Amino acid sequence: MLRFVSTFTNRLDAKGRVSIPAAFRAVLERDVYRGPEAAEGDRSAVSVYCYPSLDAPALDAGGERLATAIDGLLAGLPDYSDERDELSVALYGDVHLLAVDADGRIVLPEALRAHADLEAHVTFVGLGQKFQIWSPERFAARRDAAREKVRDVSKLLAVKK
Amino acid sequence: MLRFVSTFTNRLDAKGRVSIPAAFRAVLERDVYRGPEAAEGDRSAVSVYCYPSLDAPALDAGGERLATAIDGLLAGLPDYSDERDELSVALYGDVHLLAVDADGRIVLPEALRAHADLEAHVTFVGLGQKFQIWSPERFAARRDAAREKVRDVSKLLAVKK
DNA sequence: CGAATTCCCATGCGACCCCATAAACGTGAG
DNA sequence: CTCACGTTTATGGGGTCGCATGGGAATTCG
Repeated sequence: MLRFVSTFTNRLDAKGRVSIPAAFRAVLERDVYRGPEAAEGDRSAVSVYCYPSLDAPALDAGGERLATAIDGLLAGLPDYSDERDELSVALYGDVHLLAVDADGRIVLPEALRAHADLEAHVTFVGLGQKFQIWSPERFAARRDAAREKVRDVSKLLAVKK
Repeated sequence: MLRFVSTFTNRLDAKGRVSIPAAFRAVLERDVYRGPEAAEGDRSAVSVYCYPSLDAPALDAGGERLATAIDGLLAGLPDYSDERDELSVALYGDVHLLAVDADGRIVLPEALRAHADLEAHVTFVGLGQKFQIWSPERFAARRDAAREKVRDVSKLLAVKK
């Protein structure tokens, strides 16, 4: 399994914890930075990079690959330039490194919960390389809009045939 | 863990001490010069390179990698050139090597506190290879500007696709 | 000898670890 | 096909440990 797919809705408990869907966890376990001395089946080190989505009331999340992608965005800019520092603030400064506990759960910090407007339930949405975390209500609206758009595109394609 | 990410705000006490966020400390402990005889879990030697940011009212800080990167910048300039001498002074002249004490704290010298306008609270901002130290108020403004800029840049990248 | 610095310890709170339960799922035997 | 059983997952709660922070004692420097 190397892609995050499908959607799941889990409960966010009083402590701010939420279970990561098992299917996503399996992907994450293959996408973790491991130090030189880390053992094979060592899952104590599994962690998730998570930050507010730039263009939606949701959170983006993923493993090392996602973090490396951010590195790539900045790699084009000269070292220690003012511009690079400024972009780094937004790209790295808002990122939280969330540890996955022995039961497969993470704790969502207040800052992240606020951005995505999360309350008792949260929806995990697989997007291939990464996944998003939504409030179920907001995600329903977004999904309907997306389907509509797909329908329009399909019509266009059909006409072209 | 090899990147500084996220932001934390800690208290600066009357003695000028401040706790380094545990997450950053973990990164620093993997990024310290160790003599040949240094033991594995030896954290007595952990220290931080810290100097005034060239273009902002903040401090830049990091471990050995940061120091090495500065060396790299200078290596590009011809030996004994005026440019190199000037830049050396600017980059090295204000660098402080701060020792991390047994409780994970550093002492910020007066010169550094003055440059970043630090008072009772200080904000640590992860920038990947290094981190910055800000006055919380000044940082809030910087962060907002940075987010806006990232949004612009994202649009550019999206269009290019 | 005074002042600043460094080391050491105390403490409150929050984060993390472990266990316990219950539901969902899958498997295989009857 | 159905039922029984083992496994995995989601979720709740409690206890413990680490972190951030404050203060005091020891030490060094001018």
